[in-house]
Amino acid sequence: MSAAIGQLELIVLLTVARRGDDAYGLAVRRDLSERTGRDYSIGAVYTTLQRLEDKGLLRSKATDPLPVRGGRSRRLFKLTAAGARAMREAERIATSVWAGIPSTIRLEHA
Amino acid sequence: MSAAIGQLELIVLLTVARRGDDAYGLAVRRDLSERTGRDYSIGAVYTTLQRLEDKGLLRSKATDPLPVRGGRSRRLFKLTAAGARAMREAERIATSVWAGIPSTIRLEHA
DNA sequence: TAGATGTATCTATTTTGTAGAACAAATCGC
DNA sequence: GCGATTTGTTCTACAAAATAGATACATCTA
Repeated sequence: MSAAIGQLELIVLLTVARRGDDAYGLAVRRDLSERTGRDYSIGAVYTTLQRLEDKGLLRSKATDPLPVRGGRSRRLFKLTAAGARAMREAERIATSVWAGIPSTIRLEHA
Repeated sequence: MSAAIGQLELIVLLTVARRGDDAYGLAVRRDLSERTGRDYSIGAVYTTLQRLEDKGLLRSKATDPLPVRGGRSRRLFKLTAAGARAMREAERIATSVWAGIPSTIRLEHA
């Protein structure tokens, strides 16, 4: 069984997957904020991306600079086969742990 | 916005919620293994339960010792109102981050 | 009373999460 | 041309969560 990944690692992985061919640090960070409703620091995102690459779940390559203001080279990330497997595994676990939990949670007394 | 909880913290919280009135350390640990397909050490589970109580998401009380072999007192955990809110919040985020991710993940080339 | 069993606590370490300053490369406007 | 501005990444440090496993405890059984 492959090593489990962390919570932020998973969210970042999903975000990279969703962005497809346009997954680079700052864009991932923006998506993250939208989806989760909270802000992540620059550092949080980049270190996580780096860790995912170290684990072999992502790989990256640099793009050519763009002819626009601030258009420096981007580091584009992409899922590896292992990354896709990690996603499926995470999905399986998420489905399992949430199963049988009613959407509206009640307390008998509080 | 309340502080986010960790991955294992969430799974433990859900497990306690599901067990209702019979949520104590070792039982939670067994459920965890079944749901996730992996083993958690004793320490992993208890420290997580303790953290959740410290955060006010769970509360606990000791039972009387049971008249069975190994029947020492159990520590029963229960969701607090804050714990229930944390669950809902986690559910909202999980739904959001998984949205649009196809169940079958494909790689264009690998 | 020694061993088995089911339970909880304690201690230490590794892995993840988090922040933000520093650095880099491009355009814009004067 | 060159400083200001913009978009992007790297580096460094620290806090929080995850994890393991030894130890302690209470009860039955033989």
